[in-house]
Amino acid sequence: MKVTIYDVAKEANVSIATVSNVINKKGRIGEKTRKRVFEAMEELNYEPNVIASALMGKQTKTIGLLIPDLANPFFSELARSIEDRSHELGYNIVICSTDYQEDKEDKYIGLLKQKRVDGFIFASGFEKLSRVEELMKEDIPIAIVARDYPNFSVNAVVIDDYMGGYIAAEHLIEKGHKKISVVAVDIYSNRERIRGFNDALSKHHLQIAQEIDFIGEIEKNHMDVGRKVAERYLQCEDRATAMFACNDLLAIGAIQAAKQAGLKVPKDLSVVGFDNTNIASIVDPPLTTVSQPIQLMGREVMDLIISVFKGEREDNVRVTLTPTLVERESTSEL
Amino acid sequence: MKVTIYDVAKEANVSIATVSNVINKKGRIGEKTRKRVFEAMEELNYEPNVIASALMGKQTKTIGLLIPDLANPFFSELARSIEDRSHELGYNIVICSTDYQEDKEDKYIGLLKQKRVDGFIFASGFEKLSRVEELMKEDIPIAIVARDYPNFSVNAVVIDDYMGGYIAAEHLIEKGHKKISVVAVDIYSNRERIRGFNDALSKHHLQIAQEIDFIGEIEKNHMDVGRKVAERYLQCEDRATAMFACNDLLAIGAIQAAKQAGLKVPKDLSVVGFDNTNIASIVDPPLTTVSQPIQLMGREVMDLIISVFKGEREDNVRVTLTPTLVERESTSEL
DNA sequence: TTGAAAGCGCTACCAA
DNA sequence: TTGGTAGCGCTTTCAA
Repeated sequence: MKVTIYDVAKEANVSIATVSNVINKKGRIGEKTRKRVFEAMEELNYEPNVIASALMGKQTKTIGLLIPDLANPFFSELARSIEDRSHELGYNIVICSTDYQEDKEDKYIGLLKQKRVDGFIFASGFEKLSRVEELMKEDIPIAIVARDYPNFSVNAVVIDDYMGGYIAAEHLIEKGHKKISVVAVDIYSNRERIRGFNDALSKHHLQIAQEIDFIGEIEKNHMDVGRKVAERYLQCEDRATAMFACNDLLAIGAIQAAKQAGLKVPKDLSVVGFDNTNIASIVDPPLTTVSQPIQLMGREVMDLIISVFKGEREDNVRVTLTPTLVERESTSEL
Repeated sequence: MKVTIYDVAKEANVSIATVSNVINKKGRIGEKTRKRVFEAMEELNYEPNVIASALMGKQTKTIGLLIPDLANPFFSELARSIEDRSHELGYNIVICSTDYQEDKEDKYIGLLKQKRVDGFIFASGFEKLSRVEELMKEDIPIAIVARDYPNFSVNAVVIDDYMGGYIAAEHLIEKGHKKISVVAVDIYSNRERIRGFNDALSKHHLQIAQEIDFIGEIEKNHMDVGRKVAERYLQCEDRATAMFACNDLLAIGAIQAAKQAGLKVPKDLSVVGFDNTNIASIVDPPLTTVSQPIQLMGREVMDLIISVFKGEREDNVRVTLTPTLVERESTSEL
């Protein structure tokens, strides 16, 4: 049978209260008793039951992480960085992939609430924030990462999507491109990136070459989406000479479409991506892309939610990180 | 405050025992009382406290998943497939990346045991199985995936690594290659793959061209390892015309090294990878690789561990899946 | 068919 | 400095 605090108490000849106290370093305990208790714990190979203490209202030391898709490199890298930081701080994370589906979000939030996670980190791309508000009303700590809700007061670590789009456009404009299309999916961050992109274009009296082609269904596989959208663009006469893809996967799909159409990247078509995931550097040509500081984001968002637990932060804090352009070989002078 | 079973009981004018019974569909309950209880639950928005019932010895509906690195595409895809199946079955998984470090494994196993996970799935590449044996002795269900322990009785879903290596070799031999090197890291599965590879070579009176160059330190970034090892091979005079890399990341690193050395893949050097992760098809050239049925593996291992929970499987079961060669464009006739 | 009561392992409060 | 004890929210006999 599992060894409990009672067994330790008996072995050490003290009460369970004392054992509990030494474990939690509370109250003042005599040095010898403390030692005796530790010895007993060692002896019996005692492992505290987190479940029981959670029932007493203590933390479960577990955080729920909702992301769209764990198999997507951006999110798996982000999850990894969150995981690392959480372990450093003594927490575990349970990951749920929502595939951008609200019913899954609902289901997972419910499940995790039952399990009394200490808080939620959302990296999910859902549009509604009613669920978030609900959790906040219940005083469950939440933090959002890689996803902005403007005009809404939450703890969030975001990058400046608008600026990301803006610098992508500037890069392309500098290279002399005038006809540029955009490949995106219909989620908030992409819309912001496009807004920034557009503004940069306008500043130079340019505009997006072909109508933006949002894909209604946010299909699971962004690469396929990128390929399909790019194919359509490429068939137009007077086609664009450059494309801005709102994430790396989309960009890679676009490059594949270009290759298939017999075009050379970047000679015949420049492509800039977004995210700077690990795959950006392994594709051919290596992707010029707007970099999100994934490691930092993961770390920051964990630190943020922890500070909420500790009550160190009263108000809702928004940490905005800056994207940077990483120039590789998928873009060139016109 | 949180609404408890007591609140529901009061609202429905029954005892908590009755409420508990209707929740768990146990005992025989009158139709009207059952309805009354459900109404009360609805009314009060009751959510059962999993923590409390776990304390009574019931399942936590949570499974620990130990993998080497969540940011590695093979493992993130595997984790995703396990996650999907776990959610279908009403479980959550908590993921821990071990980086192949035993101290991390120890730490995470300890943490998860304290949290009373219902079982463990190991995809980790650790060499020692003392931890596994320990858990088995404590009657904690475990299952292993993508990692074989020969001569050891555990629940496991594996692919035939030996066979994978064998078919990789046969493919290269068919293409007329005679001088072939191997890029690997020093973990069990890689050794098995090499063993199969070697045997296939021997059958054709061939042998590995350059000495196998295990990297002592299993560095985090396999791509770098692949690049470094391949660089060394490529500098040798009378260099190999083909390489077998024991995973896709290694293969991609090798291809990068070849490109850097001014070699064309596959014209000057054929490379075959292992795993068939998503990135295999997006690199250039698309990778010829030995495919592991990742989706299936995830599903099978979940089903396996669940069947252990249910006591449906008494003995330790080993499910062996078959690798297949996916021919793309990184290999060609000599 | 229902309910009273005894825990599960732990923390927190108050007494000693 | 230590210990007794009342719960936390639930499940599970055993009686009623």
